Amino acid sequence: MNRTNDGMGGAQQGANLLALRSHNTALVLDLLRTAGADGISRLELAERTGLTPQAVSKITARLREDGLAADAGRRASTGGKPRTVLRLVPEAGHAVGVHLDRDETRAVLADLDGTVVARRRAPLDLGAGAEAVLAGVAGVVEALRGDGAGARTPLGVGVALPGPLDHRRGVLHRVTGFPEWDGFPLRDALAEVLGVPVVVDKDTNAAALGLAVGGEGGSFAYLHLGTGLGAGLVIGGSVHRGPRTAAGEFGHQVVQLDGPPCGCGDRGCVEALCLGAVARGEVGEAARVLGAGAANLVGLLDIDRILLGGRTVEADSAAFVRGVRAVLDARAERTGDRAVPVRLAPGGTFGVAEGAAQLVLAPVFGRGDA
Amino acid sequence: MNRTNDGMGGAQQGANLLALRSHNTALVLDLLRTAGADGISRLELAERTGLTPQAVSKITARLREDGLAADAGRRASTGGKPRTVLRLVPEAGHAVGVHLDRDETRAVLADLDGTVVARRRAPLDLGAGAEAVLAGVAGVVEALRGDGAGARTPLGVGVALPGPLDHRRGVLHRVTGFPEWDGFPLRDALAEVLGVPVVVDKDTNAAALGLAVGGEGGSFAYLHLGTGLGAGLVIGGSVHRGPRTAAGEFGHQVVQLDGPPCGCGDRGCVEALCLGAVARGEVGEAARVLGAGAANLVGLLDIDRILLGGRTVEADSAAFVRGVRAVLDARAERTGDRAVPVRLAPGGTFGVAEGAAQLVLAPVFGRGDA
DNA sequence: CCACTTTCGCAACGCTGTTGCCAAAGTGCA
DNA sequence: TGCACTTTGGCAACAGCGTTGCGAAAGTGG
Repeated sequence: MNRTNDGMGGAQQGANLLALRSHNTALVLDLLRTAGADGISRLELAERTGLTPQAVSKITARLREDGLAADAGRRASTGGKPRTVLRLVPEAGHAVGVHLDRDETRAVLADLDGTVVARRRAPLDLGAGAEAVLAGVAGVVEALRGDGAGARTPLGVGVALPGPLDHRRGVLHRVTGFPEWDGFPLRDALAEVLGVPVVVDKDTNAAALGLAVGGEGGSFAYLHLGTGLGAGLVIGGSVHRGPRTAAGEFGHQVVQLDGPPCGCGDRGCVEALCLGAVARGEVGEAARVLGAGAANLVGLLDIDRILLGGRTVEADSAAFVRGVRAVLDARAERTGDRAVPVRLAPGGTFGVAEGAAQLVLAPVFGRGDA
Repeated sequence: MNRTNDGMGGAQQGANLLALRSHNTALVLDLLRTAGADGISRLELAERTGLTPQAVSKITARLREDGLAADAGRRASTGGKPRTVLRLVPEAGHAVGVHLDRDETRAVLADLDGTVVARRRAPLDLGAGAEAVLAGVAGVVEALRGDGAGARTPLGVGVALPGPLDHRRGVLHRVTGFPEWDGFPLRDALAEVLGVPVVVDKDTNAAALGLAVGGEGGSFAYLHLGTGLGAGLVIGGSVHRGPRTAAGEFGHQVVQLDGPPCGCGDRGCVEALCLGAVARGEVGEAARVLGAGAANLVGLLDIDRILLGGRTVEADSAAFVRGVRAVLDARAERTGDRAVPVRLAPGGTFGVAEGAAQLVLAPVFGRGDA
């Protein structure tokens, strides 16, 4: 059962039978999604969830009635009746993911299992005022709904954008260079225009969620090095946002006391050191600094994996992966533990937009705190 | 409902009616515990949990039958029948908390609401071999059982000790200076000797759990500066241990790239810098370094509070609190957010032992992952 | 062809929280 | 003092959850 572990200091919620059903249904749906086109049998679902086979049968019967699950052939017999394999019906629901980047809007229409059905991109000018931006986003969303084979209304729209914001209330806090957006209730304003539920989150969190749902299990940190440096933290399968959606401020971790000044006003931040090294052409040094920050993170949170992404990393990904890995390997040698793996995060241009779609889809599968 | 958020990469667990009942019962017990001697009414319990009043009535009726809850008078009427106030019966259960420190064993017997009923201390020599140490601990536990008014068997024994270990399996990994303890299955060995369940954890985690249960809500970090530097992280009310119980390695966060060497083999660790400054008599500088580490932590995890403890801090607590607070205040001024409060953690000599007792008690109230 | 294994749905069941109702226990006004 | 009203909280009936017992379905293997 689920306790929102994302910083709420408030009272824990009691659970009734409806909550019980939702929980178990979401669990089964998540396993169906993970199994993909191969499908999964009822008995396997029972084993994985700890529920009795009969309970699984009832839950899957409901899912089949609702059109969310369907038969997908049968396995080879092991001496008795062969298991019937079930699979998720991806077309049963769609979500739109929107990535508001500095100067461009990128958006995808994804089906239930996260497969991208359609993409759109459009120029973005945050200085044009709220109305124009909202209209632009609405236009892209409408266009995607037209692209989608099924003309059904999407379950919702997820919006990812840089900068601090309030995930819970859906309110922006500060958008660099555009103070007029401070305190703008993006979620509610957009929901009004679009007529469907809207979820907003930081771009790094959306990216991390996309990775988590896309198969990265356990706990990991997604370090994004582009024009800035940020992180999305996934702990035990859920994105850790903190009560103010302020977690993941990785770029301004100080790793060099009294070091060179950073744009944030502090000195010796990872971001300043890292980007400074890149500017000087010292990618190895940049990777070493990034690795030091990553090692701090690993020591503090005991996470399983480090994933690197962002345009600056992708420009010389081998060097970055190698450099960060070297620091973590050295750390592992000192502590005697197994080294924490470092990998390049899959993603591409629409990675954040896909993650944004998961802001809507993930709750269906019992992930996230919506 | 509760998802173990503590790093398990494995499958989420399905929930049945028994789990539902346990969850809601634990929720109610936790509210009763928090209310203390003042008690809390059924309707208030219903509001706080989101359960219907009737459900709360059924749950509390069971608790009263089991002797865990009892009437505690009634509130003033607001124009109708006055609310009956319920309270936890602390004597309904006890737990032993044991703190294995470098050279001393400190142990407490605590009742259900965490009140210490009896204390014991005994010399400890980890070099004397497993059998002698186990016998020593068993002796202390037996003595405490004698001290307790009720001669009933305690619910369990919580053991806190420094150094890396496996909380889930209860196996020690490395005990500094005593390699013979590597891989020792302390939990099972002690459980066999004592005949009651045993839980083991790092000392910093036990301390943090004690604080969390003792009323520190939300998310916070407990920074312990003694002969070393470690941290206990509480996120959303639960201790974050990580899948390998390796989280909270705060002392070896690097805040000074290529800085002075640390005993761990790395350079520029908070611990080395901090303790070095203390050794030079520069408490202000030590606090500044500690504050930098704390600020990193706040930025990364978006926690609500920093609590300081440990012998070195207590030796000049005002200076440490002031120094750390200054760094965090400066950070808040830069980001424009509210400053993260810094306080001295309550605790004292038996603080960790009390937290260790909570390793056993907390699961009763739906906290922790046992 | 038949015994055996394995899957999986139907039906009855126990237990959960929920709803409808009413007794209990106060306040406050006439 | 009495009566109307408010509020609490238990009893009983209920809907819905996962569980259990059992049997039909659908294979394998001799």
